[in-house]
Amino acid sequence: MPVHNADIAAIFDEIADLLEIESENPFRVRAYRTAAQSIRSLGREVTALLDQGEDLTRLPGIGKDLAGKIADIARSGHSEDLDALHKKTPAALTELMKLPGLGPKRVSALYHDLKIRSLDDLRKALEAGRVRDLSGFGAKTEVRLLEALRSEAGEERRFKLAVAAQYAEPLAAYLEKQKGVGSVVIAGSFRRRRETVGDIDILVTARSGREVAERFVGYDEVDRVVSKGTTRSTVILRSGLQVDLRVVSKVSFGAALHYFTGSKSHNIAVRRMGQQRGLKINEYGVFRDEERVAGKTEASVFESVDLPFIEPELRENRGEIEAARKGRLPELVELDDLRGDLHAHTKATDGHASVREMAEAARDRGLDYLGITDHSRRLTMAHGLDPKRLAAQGEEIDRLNARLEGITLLKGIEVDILEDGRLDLPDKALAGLDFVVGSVHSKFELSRKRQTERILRAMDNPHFTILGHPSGRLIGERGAYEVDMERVIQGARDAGCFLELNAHPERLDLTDVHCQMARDAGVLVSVNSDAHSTMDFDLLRFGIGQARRGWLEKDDVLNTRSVKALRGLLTKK
DNA sequence: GCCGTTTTCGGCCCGACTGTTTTCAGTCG
Repeated sequence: MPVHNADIAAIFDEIADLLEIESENPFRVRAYRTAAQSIRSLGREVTALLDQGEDLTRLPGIGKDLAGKIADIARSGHSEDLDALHKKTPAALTELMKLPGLGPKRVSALYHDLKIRSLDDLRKALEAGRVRDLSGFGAKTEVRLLEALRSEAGEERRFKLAVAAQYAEPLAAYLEKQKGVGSVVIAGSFRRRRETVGDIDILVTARSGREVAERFVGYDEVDRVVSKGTTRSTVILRSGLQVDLRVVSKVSFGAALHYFTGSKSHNIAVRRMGQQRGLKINEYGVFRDEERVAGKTEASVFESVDLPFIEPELRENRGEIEAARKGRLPELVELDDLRGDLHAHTKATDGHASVREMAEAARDRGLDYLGITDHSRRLTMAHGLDPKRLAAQGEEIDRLNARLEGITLLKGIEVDILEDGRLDLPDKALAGLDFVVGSVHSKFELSRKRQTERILRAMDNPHFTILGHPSGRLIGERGAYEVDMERVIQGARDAGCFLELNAHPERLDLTDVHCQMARDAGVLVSVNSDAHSTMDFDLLRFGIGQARRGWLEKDDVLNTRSVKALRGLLTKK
């Protein structure tokens, strides 16, 4: 059974939890967590690095000791250190740590004083009233824990970015209407455009923190107030989304925005740089002794540690600080750079609008061209196109191109990649098209080897141009199919193909890490809406967010090209 | 356990809020 990066990271995180419960050296605990994060965000499999004899200590946060442990886990699939910890400390205690209000100290007290070793033990002890008498616990904690157990709050719930936007953006607008409120910014992972967010951080500048907090907790979608203070407050909305409000003064705005945008590990790295320069960086500013030396703008915070401005999407401590120091930050692609969209459906299959309506909607959003890509015949559910209907659609596109102003329609198809790597339509039917998006819509469960070969074979078809939603995942619903993305990207380069970054909020596929890999390999990425209605072109902004997280510049994105340049690239194959 | 503009030992980010407390520990972000 192959060991993936996520498996190694999970083992390190569990070790960190257990060491923390046993009150081990907190810096040692941190080392495990840092290493876990480092491995998780790696673009390549650790096992592949090891096979090639790479030195793992070159990875950030991995020293000689952990490199050895990683090698052991990669070889055997398990960790002797973790096994040893389990002998002393039950594994289920890490579950307790996930409950709100329970950290390592309290879990340790529950275990050592009350012999609680599982969620079930905890429930029984709470109901028997034994927990409240423990030092550090009380009646309120007891109630809170019982509630958490009932609502299964132990499970982490994350919201897709587009869903979070639906709740957060109106709330921000509501806060802006308050008198005395200056800026309102949604910070946190939302601002970094992560594909899902755990909670929302709203940053506000205002004269009176008390008044803003009052208005905040009075918002009519608030279900529960978790905490309320003059600078910080937290509520849970009826949707279950947690929102944190932070109020700061104008002079602190930049420092606070930087701090509350995160990520946490990016912030720590920047603070350490401050420390090395004799500066203290917190959410109120940058200070030398008692004197404020920066913090009104984010740029001033970066400047204080001799860095240029780093875009929020890059702030994951995945090399952006190093790149900034060397003046090698990418100039990230922007929504306005997109000249066209190469994935859209119509009424002919499972879309909701005609070709003409889709064309006009794309034009109204400022696009110069739109590729029509309905499904192919295998998708009978979607009434997929056979060669005859595809040809008829081509004629319709020719007629519209002759009449429509300000937009060029391109003839395409989203053709199914069959189990053996053949395409769902004959070459003859594909030959008359401007481009071909090929996608996997079936047989997700193939082995990694067969799935990879299936896709590689499909890309070898002379008409194949873009690999649609390359990993096949649906965020929060269905994981990616097993596939060797490194080989797929190499294959795309060798075959002269492109990869799609599907902008649909449920897909956002390519992932950020894979975008970076494509960029490094010189494979262009097409940021496509996969629109099924005229409204769906709005989704492109989420695709661009993901592209920016993947370090993509304008030139790395296929559909920033003009129609003419695009045609040149499409026919090169 | 990692790391080096404080380089191979001695550091390791920083502050707010809550609850259980009489001055603070624990948790959280």
